[in-house]
Amino acid sequence: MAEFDANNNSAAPSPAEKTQEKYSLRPRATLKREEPDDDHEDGWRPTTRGRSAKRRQKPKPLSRYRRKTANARERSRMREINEAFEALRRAVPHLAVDAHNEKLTKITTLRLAMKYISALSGLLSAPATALATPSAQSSCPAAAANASASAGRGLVAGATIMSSSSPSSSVPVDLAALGCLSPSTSDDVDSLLSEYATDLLGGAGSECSSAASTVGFLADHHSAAFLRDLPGAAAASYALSPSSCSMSATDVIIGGGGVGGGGGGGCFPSPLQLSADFPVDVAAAFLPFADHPLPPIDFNGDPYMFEDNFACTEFS
DNA sequence: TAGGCCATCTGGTCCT
DNA sequence: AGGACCAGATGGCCTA
Repeated sequence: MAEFDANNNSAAPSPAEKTQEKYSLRPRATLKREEPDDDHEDGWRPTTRGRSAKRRQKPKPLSRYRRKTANARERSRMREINEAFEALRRAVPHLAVDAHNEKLTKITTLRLAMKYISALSGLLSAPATALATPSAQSSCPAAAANASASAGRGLVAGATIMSSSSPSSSVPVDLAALGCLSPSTSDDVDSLLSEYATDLLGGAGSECSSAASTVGFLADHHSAAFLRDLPGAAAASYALSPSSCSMSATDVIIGGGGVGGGGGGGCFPSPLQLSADFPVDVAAAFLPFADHPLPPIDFNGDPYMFEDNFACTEFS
């Protein structure tokens, strides 16, 4: 099925066009100012767009009043854009890193949003209960692995990354589900987490490096064991939301700081490149996957994306 | 100190 | 004519 391309984004531009349109999101008929005009040594040249090629006069600079009002409008416009970015930051699931007053950059936010939309699209294209069925689990090694691990221990095996800094506005993203439904399906929890870390954090920017290294380390080394061995009580005390942070990443990783009785204590070696106070509070990060199939998602007029056992996030 | 990110100013272009 | 949008330039702030 041919997809509607309102912005003509799919047309392959020539290399020259690529250069010219590097920062342009819409076709502009006037992106042909590559060479300064001899008549205008300051680089300005009149456009030839229109019915005649008659050259226009170089526009006079705005009056001081109009320049000021234009600047004010521009500031207002940029403020709106930034507010939209802020809303997007809250909506996109990520390992919050603002314990150091860090926040996702704009480009990171956009990249995460793209990934998130892609993941949600995958979820929408799959039956809501598919992952809970034995057949689905057999076709989804990660889900099956999680389910079996949970069944055997009554533990949590599905990792959930929360969005936003507020637990009440979290959007859980079941990593196992994403792994099963994304194009790059993983075969086990380790690779699943690794993929997530790479896709959502690792490639997103240095500001996420702490979070990425956390998840990446878990993925690269002991995450599966960690997930399987994590006592339910301890799991419940973890959250990926810093606002309810109760311990540092180091505490989580090495099992210190009174992690619900020290579940998984000493599981991980210390060569983590983590600051001692990096908050990795993982409450609800590990939910009983097998017992909680993905909640149905209905975007038709429903501002709430997830319900049931999960907190809701309203997208305004 | 270099590089990344950002806000702001500014001028050009497009649209109403 | 004036507002919206865009992109280049610039300087400040922060971090590695």
